[in-house]
Amino acid sequence: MAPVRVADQQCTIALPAALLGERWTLLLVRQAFLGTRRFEDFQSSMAISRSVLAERLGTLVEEGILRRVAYKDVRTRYEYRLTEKGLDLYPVLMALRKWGDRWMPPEQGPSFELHHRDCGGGVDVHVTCAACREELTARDVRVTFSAPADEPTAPGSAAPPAGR
Amino acid sequence: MAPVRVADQQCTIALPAALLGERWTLLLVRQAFLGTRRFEDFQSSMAISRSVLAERLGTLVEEGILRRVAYKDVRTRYEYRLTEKGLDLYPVLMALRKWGDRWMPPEQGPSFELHHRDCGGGVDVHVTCAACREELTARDVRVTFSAPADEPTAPGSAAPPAGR
DNA sequence: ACCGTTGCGTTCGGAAAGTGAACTCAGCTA
DNA sequence: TAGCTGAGTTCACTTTCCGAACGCAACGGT
Repeated sequence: MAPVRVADQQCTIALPAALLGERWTLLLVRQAFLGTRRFEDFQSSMAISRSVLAERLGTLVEEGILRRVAYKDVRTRYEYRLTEKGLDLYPVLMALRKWGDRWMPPEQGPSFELHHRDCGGGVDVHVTCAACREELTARDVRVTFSAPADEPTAPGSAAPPAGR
Repeated sequence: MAPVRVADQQCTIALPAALLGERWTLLLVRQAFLGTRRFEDFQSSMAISRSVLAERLGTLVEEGILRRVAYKDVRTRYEYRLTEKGLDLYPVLMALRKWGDRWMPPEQGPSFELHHRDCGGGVDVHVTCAACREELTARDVRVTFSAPADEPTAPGSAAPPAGR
C-alpha cells in the first residue's frame, strides 16, 4: 500500500489518497460502479495482471469498499460488490469525471454518459458552504491548522499556514 | 505514469485517475493547496524521495496542473504554483476529504479545518442533477454506453453494458 | 581567497511492485 | 476420459521507487 507517514496520519485527504492512489485501485472502483462484479470481467475490462488484480480486490475487501458475495454459477463462486462505504465514493468519481471532462476531454466524446434516472438531467458536482449554501472555490476557503502535537519545533516550518 | 489502455482512452474517469492515481501525485496536489510551493518544502513536508519529487513536479507541470514561477531568493529560483487547471481539482480533494472524514476518521480529529472565508461555515460536497437540482447517489444515476468505435468484434466483450 | 551553507536538483545501487505466461483446482460438459 | 471454465497462485523478468551521495551556483563569514 502507498505510504502514509506520521505527519499524514491525521489528514483525511492523505488517508484515502494513500488507498485510492495505489495503482489500479481507482480504476477497479470505477469498474465496480459500471457494474463489473466478477474476477474474470475485471481482468478483461482492463489490462491488469491477474496477480495484482487478486491482491487489489483483496485490499478493497479488507478496507470494506467491496464485499465478496457468493453466487451459484455451476458451482459456488464469489463476486465483488460495492458496500455502502464503496458506494459513498461516488462523489469522488464524479468530481474526477467532471474535472476530466473539462480538462482532458477525449476527442470522440466520453465513452459513457450519466443521467438522472428520474428526470434525465446530467450529473454535476458542487463544493458548497454548509452554512450559507454558497458555491465555493479554493480561494473562498480558509485553512486552519489544529495543534500539530508531533512537531517538536515551532509550527509553520513544513506547511506555511495558508497564504497564496 | 500509470497505464491507460485503449479501452480507457475515452473514459474521463480513467484519464485523471491514471494521472492522480500515481503514487504521491495526489499528496503533492493537496500540499500545494495547503500553500506549499518550494521543492524543499514539499520534500520536508512529506517523506518523498528527492528524485521522485523532481519527477512528479515535472509531470504536474507538463500536465498544466502546476506552473513554475521564478522568484528571487538570493538568486533566481522557481516555485510551483497551482494553475487554474490545478485549482479546479479542489472538488476532487474535497470529495476525498468528505469520504475520509466519514469512513477513516483519525482518532484525534482532522489535522486542519476548512471554513468559508465569508461566513465561517464548513465545506461540503454534493452530487446533484444539473436539471432538477436534486441530490444524487449512485443508485439515482443511469449509465449509457456510447458506441465503442474501436472494438473490431461485436460490442460488449470488454466492458459489458451494465446489466448482470 | 577559502570554507561552509542553502536551495534544487541528478545519479546510483538495491528493494519493492507490476507484468505476462504458465500452473492449480474443482466441478461441469461432450 | 478428455477438455473447458472461473478464480486464483506461482514464477521469472522488468519497471519503478527508495535513500544516500554527489553537483553546482551564489551567497555570508573569517
